[in-house]
Amino acid sequence: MANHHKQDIESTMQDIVKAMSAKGWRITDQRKSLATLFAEAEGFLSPKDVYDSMRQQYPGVSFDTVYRNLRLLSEMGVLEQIYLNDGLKFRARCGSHHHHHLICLQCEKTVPFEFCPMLHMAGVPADFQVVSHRFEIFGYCPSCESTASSE
Amino acid sequence: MANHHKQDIESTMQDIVKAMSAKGWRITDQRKSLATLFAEAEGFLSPKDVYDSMRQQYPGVSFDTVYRNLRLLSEMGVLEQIYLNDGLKFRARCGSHHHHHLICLQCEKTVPFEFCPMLHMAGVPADFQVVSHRFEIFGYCPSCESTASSE
DNA sequence: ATCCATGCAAATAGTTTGCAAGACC
DNA sequence: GGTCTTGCAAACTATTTGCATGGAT
Repeated sequence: MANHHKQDIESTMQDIVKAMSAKGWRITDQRKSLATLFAEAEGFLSPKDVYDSMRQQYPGVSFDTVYRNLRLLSEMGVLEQIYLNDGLKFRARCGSHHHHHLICLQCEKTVPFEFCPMLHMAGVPADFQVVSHRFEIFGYCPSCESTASSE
Repeated sequence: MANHHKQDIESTMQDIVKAMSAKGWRITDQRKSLATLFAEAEGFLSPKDVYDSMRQQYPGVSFDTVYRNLRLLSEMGVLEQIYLNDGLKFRARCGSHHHHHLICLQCEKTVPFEFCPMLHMAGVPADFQVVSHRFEIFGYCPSCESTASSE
């Protein structure tokens, strides 16, 4: 869920920190910085994006620390991973209710929507045991449409 | 589309070979072998799967040849790529009509179905320019269900 | 003070590229 | 025979691991 308001960002950031703390992890400056980064992000971030952002505040940060924390946060369920066409990306998991996303091919920002195909489906073989599903719509968001048409 | 019958496999294999030939590519033994492999496959194959299969017939085959041909076939549209949880996979593109797939989490075989959520959707913001979509259902196929329940 | 997290370096996995020798048309 | 494809080696990218030091509780 996109958080455009300061208090939402702050509370998402706190949620992530709390989740880490509850698991017994130590709250280091880098981890606080990671939490803020994902709370503020409107789209997906690659490991390199995360590394570059963190380096602005912590010039000495190393790539392996970034990877370690991304993996830990993913395993905890705080972040979700997805492979977009240009590689592995992460974003803060939407905590609220089940929904899907529009994903902008240009800026990779996401827009949630409520329609879930599983509620309207017909034709799934009865003997297939469904575990999960994935539904995403790709295209261009209003801000990127003009740029996209000139390609 | 799954090809379980010998004549389907043969014709899919011929289609792939024809597509390569039409593009002016030379039909080498390795490429014929690749075509057969994907025509026979019921699920997704990783580059390593492909390499291992090809090595049985062509012990000297190299990894880079596998990658080169997988990339060329993907760019041609003969194969489609997908990132499953355990990495990059390939399969022969279903040539017929638009549909989606059930994907078995155990054996990665796929089952097509006709329902497309885009035909039933409501709630997409009008200012989002839709380009493509992705809808997959994950679970266990009949043959894998028993194994899965014991995990 | 204890133990976890970090940074560094090196290792590993996955994928791509340059080039000479061989295969296809 | 000319050119495309292959295999080998090496380069490159992305990611992971071992270990000593520094930091959080």
